[in-house]
Amino acid sequence: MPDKPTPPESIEQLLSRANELAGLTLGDIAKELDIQVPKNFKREKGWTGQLLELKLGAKAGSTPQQDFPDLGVELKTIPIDINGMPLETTYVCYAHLTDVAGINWQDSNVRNKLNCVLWIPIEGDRQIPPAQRRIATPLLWRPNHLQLNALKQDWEELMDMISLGDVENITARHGEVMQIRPKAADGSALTDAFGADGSKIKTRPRGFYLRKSFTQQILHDAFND
DNA sequence: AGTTGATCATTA
DNA sequence: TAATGATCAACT
Repeated sequence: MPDKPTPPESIEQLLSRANELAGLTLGDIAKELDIQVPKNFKREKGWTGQLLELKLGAKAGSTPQQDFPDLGVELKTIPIDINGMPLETTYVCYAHLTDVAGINWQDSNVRNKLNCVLWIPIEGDRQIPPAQRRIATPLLWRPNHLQLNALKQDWEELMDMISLGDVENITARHGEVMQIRPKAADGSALTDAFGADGSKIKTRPRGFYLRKSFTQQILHDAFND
């Protein structure tokens, strides 16, 4: 039987475990845990993240909390190309569209999630079968003041639009480093939001995503200082 | 229905 | 070809 990973007791232990994964393939990890690797991610899009959560001992399940609440650390896998550039934007959290009055940046889900992130870059070119994709060197990141300010600005702009009833006018083009995009099982999912005249309307659920240029900067800073 | 894990695939 | 908008699965 495969090992049953326990939650890491410290950030050092978490980092140590993560660093041991560098160079391994997703197939290696899956084999250890006795898990089947999908041939592609057309269906199991979150498979990689869940595999690493299990391997590193993150709390299972999907709650709005950090992956390692005791350590205050969030785990994120990020697909990169051969040059180490992000291939996809990074989902941060769900965007609440009602009851937004009184929420400030410091107490926001975005600020909480991004306070401390363990990034695990993984080869993500679609031509590489999932089982053969290699894990690169993980990095622990805390946003610096510039990054924090950029995130805060975008968050405030987008939250303003939501509170002013402009949800329907938000597109992925808004936001310098962070955008809002649909986040649902399909187009039929609807949730409450405020309309332009202050009335309640139904709209597609949305989520916050980090732009590739932003995550690219994070990876670059970590390995080129 | 909401929120997590994300990547897919059509469009511009 | 890159980015936006859409979608898939598991779990609460």
